[in-house]
Amino acid sequence: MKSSTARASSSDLSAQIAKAIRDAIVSRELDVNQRLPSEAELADQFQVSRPTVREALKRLAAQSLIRTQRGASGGAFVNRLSFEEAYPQQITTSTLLLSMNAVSFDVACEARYALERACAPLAAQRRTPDQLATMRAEILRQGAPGLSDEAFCASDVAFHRALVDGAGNPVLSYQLAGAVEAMQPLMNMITFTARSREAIVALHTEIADALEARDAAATDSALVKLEAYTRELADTVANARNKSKREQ
Amino acid sequence: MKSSTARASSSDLSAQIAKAIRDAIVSRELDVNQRLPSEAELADQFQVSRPTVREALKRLAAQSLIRTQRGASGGAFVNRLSFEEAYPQQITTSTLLLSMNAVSFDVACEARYALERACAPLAAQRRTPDQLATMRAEILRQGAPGLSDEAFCASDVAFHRALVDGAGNPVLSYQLAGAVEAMQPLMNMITFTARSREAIVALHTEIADALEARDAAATDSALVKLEAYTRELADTVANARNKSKREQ
DNA sequence: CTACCGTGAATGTCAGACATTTAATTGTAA
DNA sequence: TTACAATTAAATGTCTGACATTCACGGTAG
Repeated sequence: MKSSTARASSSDLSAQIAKAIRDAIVSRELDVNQRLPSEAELADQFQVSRPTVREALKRLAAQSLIRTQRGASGGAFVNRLSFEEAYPQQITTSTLLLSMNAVSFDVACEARYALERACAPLAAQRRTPDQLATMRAEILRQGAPGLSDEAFCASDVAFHRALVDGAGNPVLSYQLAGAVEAMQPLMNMITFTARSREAIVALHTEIADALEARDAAATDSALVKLEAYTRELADTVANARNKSKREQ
Repeated sequence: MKSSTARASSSDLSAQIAKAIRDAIVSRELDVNQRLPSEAELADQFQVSRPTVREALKRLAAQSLIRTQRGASGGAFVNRLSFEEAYPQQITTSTLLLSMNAVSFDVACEARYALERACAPLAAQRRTPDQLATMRAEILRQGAPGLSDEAFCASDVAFHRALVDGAGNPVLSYQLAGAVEAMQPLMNMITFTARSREAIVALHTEIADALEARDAAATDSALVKLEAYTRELADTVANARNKSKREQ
């Protein structure tokens, strides 16, 4: 963690300091749980004031790279980034990416189901009874009358996350969390009629059955059908919207 | 973007303020490119001092949710989060997750190839001549003598990213960037002999050929072989290490 | 009409101070 | 000697006020 030399570049000292420390963390110069120098010491080292150092530390804290403790023997510590911590960030980022970049429903849907199908064979091998139970419970909820569209979508997400978790690979679960959850706002634009809900529940049941039977091929084919049906539903909504637009 | 009411909870005002603004951005209360109130105004609204507001803003800037401009008519603006900006963050986070959580080579490898195989059928349909050319160029580089292991790995990553990009789905490219790039440090632990490089180049060629022929099945089977071979290599390394450990 | 120069508003930075939290130390009594 | 309570010190959290820097805007001179 060099310091005090070679500044220059453009302005924004706090960004430069954050980068220096971040590089030190990523390159393992600083180990997990190691304590950084105190804010005052860092200010000395980097030849800046404490507020500037603090801004840099907050940047790192926002990325969960460090955590801070107050009090004696407190300070900033290199954080062990856990999957649990990374999930919400991944989901927030993915959701914003989709909503801010005019990603079409089709593109997002394609990505999501391509990834889910990648999990299917592994899930067919490894799904636990717990995960199956979660899926069955969500299916049950989805069939309940009087469920709002939002609640239906939320249950849908929970179902699919159970499927992904069934692959028993935390790396996959992490990557997929973003793809699956980020779809929810897009799905919320669809109005689910009683008939379409029934069709989705049937396909979900097909998936759960296939996983219970450890049948990878059947799981895959059910996912393909579900993807086709989802896109069909979205198309219907889009067409209806275009039509009403033309009639204006 | 409510303020000044209902604080309490635990300490760390800057985190609370960051959360409030983040929520406003995520929920679309604040539009893209919309200007936030000035730091002084925010300090008034939230009843805190300007440094505290600044720390909150730096947190958001670290997540690329806002950008700031100096000078007259400057300020903090809601940022349009682009895929280009999100890539490096995703890669950094994924890399740290793998290196800090003792994710085994097998688990990471499984995830990576499962995801890549999800891209294969789409890439077989859509790969552009450009992407094919990139893959061929990287294959050529990988065959060059005197290439360091690191450079070989870097080229491997470039090859696989071209494959993923071939699917023509930015959402997939984004999600996979993390999985593919994060593997590089793990791959770097392997020493690639001339023979193993030859085998990998052959499989890469098989993949490129299959994509050129738009043959999804052949692409998939080549990827399966490549995964098997990669894991075999890693196993050899691991066994050699265990052996030398026992002999100590 | 154009080029130049204030002016003001905003962020970036600094210095110093005080508040709060918390572990470690010290002091005291059983 | 041990257990417990009070003190201390170090660190982060926060505030105030000031100054530096940047940059759009408008007015003025040529």
